Amino acid sequence: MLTATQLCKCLGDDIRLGLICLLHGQQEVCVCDLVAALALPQSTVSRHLGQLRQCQLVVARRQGTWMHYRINPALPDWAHRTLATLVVPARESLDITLPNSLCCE
Amino acid sequence: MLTATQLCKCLGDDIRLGLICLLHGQQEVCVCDLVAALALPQSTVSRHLGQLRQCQLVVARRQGTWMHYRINPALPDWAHRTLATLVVPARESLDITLPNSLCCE
DNA sequence: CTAATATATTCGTTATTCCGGATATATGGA
DNA sequence: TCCATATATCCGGAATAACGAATATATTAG
Repeated sequence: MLTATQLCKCLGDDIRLGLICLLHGQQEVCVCDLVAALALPQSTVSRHLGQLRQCQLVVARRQGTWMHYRINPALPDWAHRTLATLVVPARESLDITLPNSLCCE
Repeated sequence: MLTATQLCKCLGDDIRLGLICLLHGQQEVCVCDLVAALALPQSTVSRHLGQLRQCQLVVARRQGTWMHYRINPALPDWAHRTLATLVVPARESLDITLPNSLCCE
């Protein structure tokens, strides 16, 4: 079960928090769009997505060769509230926004 | 200025999150009570308090030889909300409560 | 089966964080 | 001034985390 410390540790990294910002408010985003939005090596993004998955912050759905990620809707309420609160200042300091055109829609 | 990543990094540690739990809802707590409550070496507690201070999550007031710590009341609103949200599950998983009798009152 | 594409994992290296005994500093009292 | 107490800082070693090129896996198309 997710603890508060685990949640914070997982969010205490610019890349992972950036990924959460990109996913929050969207239904689903595929990895290639996340890689493009962050302009980081694919292995780096995938590794961080793996950590977010391990903490259960996100869930993945495969569609063909693509993986679609979204915030885990089954998170406890306190975790949802924490994400919603943090995403606002995080978007600002990390300057993160998803491009309008996503590759897999 | 405090960023969301910094806040999370600072809270992503059992000892620091435990300290926040001990301080939250109290006006002030002195270091000796924090050391006693966590049953950890004084240097360890002091080091973590230093990090919380550096992030501006807490402020200290000296009274004689004692230092009294409290949550920084001047934190941005999103940070206050984050703390208030996290303290509830954190108290449970860390099993943290302040003893009724504090040394410096 | 082969090739191409999307994503995940491995692994050696580097960077960061944590620990706590020892020590330094600050304050108040005798 | 000297001692005792409370707290902070130092520092070397241990543990953890992050990086990203290379490689592995999975899926689809031909």
